[in-house]
Amino acid sequence: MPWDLDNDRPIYLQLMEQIRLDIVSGKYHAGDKLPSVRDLALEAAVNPNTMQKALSELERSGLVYSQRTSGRFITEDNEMLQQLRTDLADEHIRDFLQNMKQLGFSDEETLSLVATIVKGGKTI
Amino acid sequence: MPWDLDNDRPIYLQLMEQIRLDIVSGKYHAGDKLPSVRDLALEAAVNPNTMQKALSELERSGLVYSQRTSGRFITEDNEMLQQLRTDLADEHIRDFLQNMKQLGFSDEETLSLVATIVKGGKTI
DNA sequence: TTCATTGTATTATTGATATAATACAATATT
DNA sequence: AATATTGTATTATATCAATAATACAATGAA
Repeated sequence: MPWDLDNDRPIYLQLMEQIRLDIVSGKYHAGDKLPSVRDLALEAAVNPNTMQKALSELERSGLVYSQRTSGRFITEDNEMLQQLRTDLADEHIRDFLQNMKQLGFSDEETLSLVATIVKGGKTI
Repeated sequence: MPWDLDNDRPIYLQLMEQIRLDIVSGKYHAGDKLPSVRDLALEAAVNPNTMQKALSELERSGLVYSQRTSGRFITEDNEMLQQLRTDLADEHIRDFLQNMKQLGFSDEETLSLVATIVKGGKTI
């Protein structure tokens, strides 16, 4: 299935995020070989050049590495993967709290709202 | 001061969000006159055309309206403003929960993490 | 009445993104 | 040995976003 992309941000950035998510959430494991650029591009329904850009950008963080002709691989540094997952979670939480604060909700109010939704699922 | 804009998304979208936030968070009130397109553009350090686009897009939601030569005004529908604030908060919460879920955190785990951070402020 | 301010419209130019179509060298695969 | 697959590079094209520089008509202010 084509990936879930929108038009509001550069596609290559969204591809980076999606792949990063697939890695830290366990779809791929440390040391795994990624599908080829062409296959990933087919799967995401984007141009191979765009996928290539996303992947080469991901290498700058050390999350993946490429071997010229055998393919591209996930880092074998398991601790790095765990750390990244934690960092992303932390970032989400802080961004969320800040967004709510901008709407005029204190951290305590926000916490209370989240509890309500988690326990009830209803709209606030 | 120039507004806080990044390069990852169209500026006019970020302007829309910022203005909408200024409205629902109480910087502007129902019926208030907005600064002129040119003044807002100066303040945000963007081109007047870009600000004009952001504002005209905002009109489609009914949040603001323009009077050809006297200026642009916030809606007088206070209930609409309150509803928007609530809707935005609800959206933030659900997006947040989904983001965390994609990282492998259940709603209950997420709630617990938020509680920890709100009460302690430390990194998880 | 005159002039400044308002939203709005127009034209042109620049830069980034995405796509398309190839091409190449190095390595696996057969 | 021959072929396919790999990441990577190049050139061209189209589109959108953003800026720049004006212009206009309607209204408010002086």
